[in-house]
Amino acid sequence: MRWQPDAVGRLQASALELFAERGYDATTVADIAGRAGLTRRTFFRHFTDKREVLFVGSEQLLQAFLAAMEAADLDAPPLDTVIVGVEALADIFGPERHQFARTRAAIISSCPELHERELIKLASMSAAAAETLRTRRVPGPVATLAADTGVNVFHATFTRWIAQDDPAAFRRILHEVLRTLSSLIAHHRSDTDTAALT
Amino acid sequence: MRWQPDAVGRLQASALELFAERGYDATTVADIAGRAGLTRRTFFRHFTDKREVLFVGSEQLLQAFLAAMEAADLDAPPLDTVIVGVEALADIFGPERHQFARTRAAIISSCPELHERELIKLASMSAAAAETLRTRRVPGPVATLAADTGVNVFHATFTRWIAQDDPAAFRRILHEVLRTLSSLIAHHRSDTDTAALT
DNA sequence: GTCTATAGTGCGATAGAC
DNA sequence: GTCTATCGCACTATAGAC
Repeated sequence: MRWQPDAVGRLQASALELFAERGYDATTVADIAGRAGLTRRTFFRHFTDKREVLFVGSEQLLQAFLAAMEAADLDAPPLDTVIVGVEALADIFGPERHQFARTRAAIISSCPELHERELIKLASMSAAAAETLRTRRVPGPVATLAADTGVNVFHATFTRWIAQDDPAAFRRILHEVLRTLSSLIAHHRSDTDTAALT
Repeated sequence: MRWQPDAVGRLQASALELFAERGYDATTVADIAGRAGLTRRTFFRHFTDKREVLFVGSEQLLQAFLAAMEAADLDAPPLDTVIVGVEALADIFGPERHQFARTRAAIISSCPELHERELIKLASMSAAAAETLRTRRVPGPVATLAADTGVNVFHATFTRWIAQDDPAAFRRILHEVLRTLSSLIAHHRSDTDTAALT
């Protein structure tokens, strides 16, 4: 019974099932470990806390995102560099992940504690992207704004992706979001600004 | 000794001083209450927890933001409506608030616990803005994107405002940020998109 | 593991404003 | 007297020191 492979994966799967069945709060770490054929102690050897079992994937996500940004054309405008990173995530959020992502999102939105953790992950994604841009000699404030904008685009894309039914639509939705953003800015009349400047 | 006016204000001032002097973790609620001439118990009558003493202002901020959005031209494009809300915050972040905002920001960035709380406040600001836009018949996904973008602009503006030395520069910086954002989007070449579409 | 310090809560008592 | 902000005490929970 011991030393079955992929303890982390089994714990994640068990946690997702139990959270979906009974809710996050009503599930104990012992329940999760039990279903995975492991002990409470082993759970905490792999995850720092109960929440973290839902967020391990975001580490590899961040790596893929940053790697793609690093590989982007050095002459690319800042926002393009970030979007190249988001594009790379389309490979991670493929059709096979759609159902998983939906279930996970439903759990997260049901619990403020988890929602907070997600905000933190998005913020660190943005901070890392800004840092990468700064390495490319993009001025700090511009880097921050471009990074935040890119992460917004990612978040909007992800949200729409799980809200609709085509599991393969991530990349298409990403471009829809980019078009929406462009038109939002394009329709923004700067006479709102100039009026306020006088 | 009892019944001195403005208990909340005194508690906020004491907290800010002590956090700046000794750090957030090294300050106990009893210390704060003591300096304000009150007791620990009274502190918790006014604030749900220790962090909240640094965030009460954000409630009135949210109200001013939403009120300005409500008052905006009904025909205005979505992003303009949100920016009208941000413009209104220039009145709150006037010169007299500059030093306070700087001190507060330094404290918040020194403690992850506080940083989280700030992320949550920004997220609820975005959610409220999106809700207001939806009331104006802006489609949900567009509303979310416009709201997030506006809150980003606010955050970038605020960050630059406290990083520089002119206490009256909030509105000017806001327009700088808007120009930066426009140019970021303008320089974004959509052949990145079309290439990925093929 | 124990021990300590602190966050945070419930409830009843008290001091002052009216 | 009423009303309410403040207070005092006893409690639980938890994080860290040892």
